[in-house]
Amino acid sequence: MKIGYPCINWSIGCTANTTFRLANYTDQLLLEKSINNIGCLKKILKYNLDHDIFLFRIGSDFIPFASHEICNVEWDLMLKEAFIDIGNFIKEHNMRISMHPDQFVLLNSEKKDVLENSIKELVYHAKLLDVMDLDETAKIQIHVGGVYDDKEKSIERFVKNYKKLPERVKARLIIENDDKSYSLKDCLEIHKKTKVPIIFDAFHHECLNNEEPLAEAVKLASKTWKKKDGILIMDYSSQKMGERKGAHATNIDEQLFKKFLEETKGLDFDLMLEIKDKEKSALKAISIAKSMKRL
DNA sequence: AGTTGTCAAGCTAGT
DNA sequence: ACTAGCTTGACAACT
Repeated sequence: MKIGYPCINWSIGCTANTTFRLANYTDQLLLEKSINNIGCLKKILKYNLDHDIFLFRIGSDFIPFASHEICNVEWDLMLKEAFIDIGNFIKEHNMRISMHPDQFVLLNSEKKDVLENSIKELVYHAKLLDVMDLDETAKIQIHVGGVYDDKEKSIERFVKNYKKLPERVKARLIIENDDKSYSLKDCLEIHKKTKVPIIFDAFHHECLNNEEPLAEAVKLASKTWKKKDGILIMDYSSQKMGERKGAHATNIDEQLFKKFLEETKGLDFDLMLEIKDKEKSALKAISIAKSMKRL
């Protein structure tokens, strides 16, 4: 099991998510920020290596405005050496990378331009992982999307649009059960029609489910992953006390996490901790997992 | 130097 | 028909 955290490391004093305003766009600025982000990512990965953290999510702003029509610069070619260097580091240490395009990426949108922009954004994500020469275990996770007052039709639209995606996107795309609209069961229905692997979000499953116990749900999701996809990735969080249902906790609840590890005993997966204090909780989780002989 | 409003993109629930 | 909230850091303009 690899344990990791998304996008930000608060300990090392740099971020791999620096960006700028669209109004200020220049190719020069894009390259400058990207180089900064690549440099910081390397620092984060080194930190991770030193702390037994082998899973990390790269933020979507890594190459700012990469999928926007204003961007004509060939960042993948111009920064190729740096990408290869990062990729080598990742491969050399057997790390795993994921990405998570945000709420605007909707493969089941009823609007043509939303779909087009979504595909462009997915192509950018795939290109980034490709240029680092990572294998197909490096994944891009999205939600199914909106319901648009008709879930069955919206699922059909997802399936239809999924089938038209470029192969290099399909090779990495995975879908996530969400906390409001599309449950694990819905995702499994989509999987049947597309073969897209399902990233299982344990916290979302608590918010929205069809009575499947945790271990059973994990097994169902695991079966959607082929050998070339690697083992199941799971997102983990817990409820932030006093906030709306679905709000992510600020730090990991050690008791709940122990319970989680017990309930998933014998199951194989990589674990992404979607918890606000990031690497701090990852370190705690790793220490707990070691004490329970899971690492 | 510190504070505050704003940022490419959408959907949903509530008024 | 319209707006706030999601979730949330980081930029950029303004004290």
